Amino acid sequence: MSKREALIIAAYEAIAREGFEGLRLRAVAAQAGIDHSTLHHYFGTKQDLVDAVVGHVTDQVRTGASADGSREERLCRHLGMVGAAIAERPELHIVLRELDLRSLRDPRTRATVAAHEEGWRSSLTGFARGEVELVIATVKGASLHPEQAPAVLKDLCQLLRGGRPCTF
Amino acid sequence: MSKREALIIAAYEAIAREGFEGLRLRAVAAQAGIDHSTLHHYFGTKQDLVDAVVGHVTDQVRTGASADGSREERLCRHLGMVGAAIAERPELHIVLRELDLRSLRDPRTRATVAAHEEGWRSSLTGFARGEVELVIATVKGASLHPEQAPAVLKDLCQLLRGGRPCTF
DNA sequence: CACACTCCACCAAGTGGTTGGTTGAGGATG
DNA sequence: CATCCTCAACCAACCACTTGGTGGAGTGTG
Repeated sequence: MSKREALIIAAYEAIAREGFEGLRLRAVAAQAGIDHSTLHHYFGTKQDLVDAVVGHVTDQVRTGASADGSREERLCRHLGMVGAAIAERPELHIVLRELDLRSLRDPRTRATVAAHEEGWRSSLTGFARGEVELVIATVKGASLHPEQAPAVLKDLCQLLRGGRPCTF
Repeated sequence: MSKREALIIAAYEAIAREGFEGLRLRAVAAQAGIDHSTLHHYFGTKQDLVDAVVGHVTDQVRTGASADGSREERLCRHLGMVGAAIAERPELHIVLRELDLRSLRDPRTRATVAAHEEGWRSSLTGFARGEVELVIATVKGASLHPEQAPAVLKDLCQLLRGGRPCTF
């Protein structure tokens, strides 16, 4: 792993642990085993580093959504995967929630978050717009309680399938 | 409004505007029209001020939930009121989301958030635990898009009522 | 040599918090 | 009435420390 990657990972972990509130360049650099001034060799400003973290997160959440199956099958698959992802990698979804809030103030982050949501929408074609928004809202809220997320999303899936249990 | 209240309001608005990331005692004091050292006359530490803001928020979100009607009627009323609250006072729910994230690191905030959720649960008696968790998750997620929140919650309500439209 | 990389020392601008002191209202005391 | 005292409210100046960021000098490598 290059130093640059190490810095991004360190920043990512710091955000998950302390939030943007507690993101300190010196701490990130120390975590990566270098002096904080060396960090500036890789990232000119703090914002540059944050942007890189945003990119890193974007890479992580690329859903391997395929267009196969009926819309209900795709829904089951989608929610099943997202629920598992939240349970298995809660720190990723903490960072996503931090980014959601940050996107209210930072246009750059907002664009990334919007693109991320767009990805969800495109993997839920065939559903009514309202249903899609409901799914997005619930996924975001569910990531607050990682241990309950899979069950919550399963329940939502079942409701959207008119009562038939989610098959994923 | 006393200076003390003014400081709490100023801090609350600062958190809604800049997040905890951007909360600065000098800015809060200036907003309240006093010197930052005077702020310390009212709140010994930054954490004391934050605690006061948490209390203020708690007061704001007391739901006027009544136990009247069937569980479905209560659900409609509850989601209708929450949806309207999110749309009308988005800044309140931004602060709540900031607190949700902060509660991961601050036990005191965590206790408050937990109590808040408990209030929701008690106003949804009669529903299965999974359904209650689904409602909580969706409400939290929905507050990210205040303008869509009422519609999203209406959709959820309808699903939970087996397809019959929400009456609130 | 040129170049990427690294650290040390440093800086200006804050940060939360403290100190010492002023003001003015209110309550006793004479 | 005048005088003294108390106390909350308030501020200017200051403190120790941290912050993001810079400059320069040294290192190794192609």
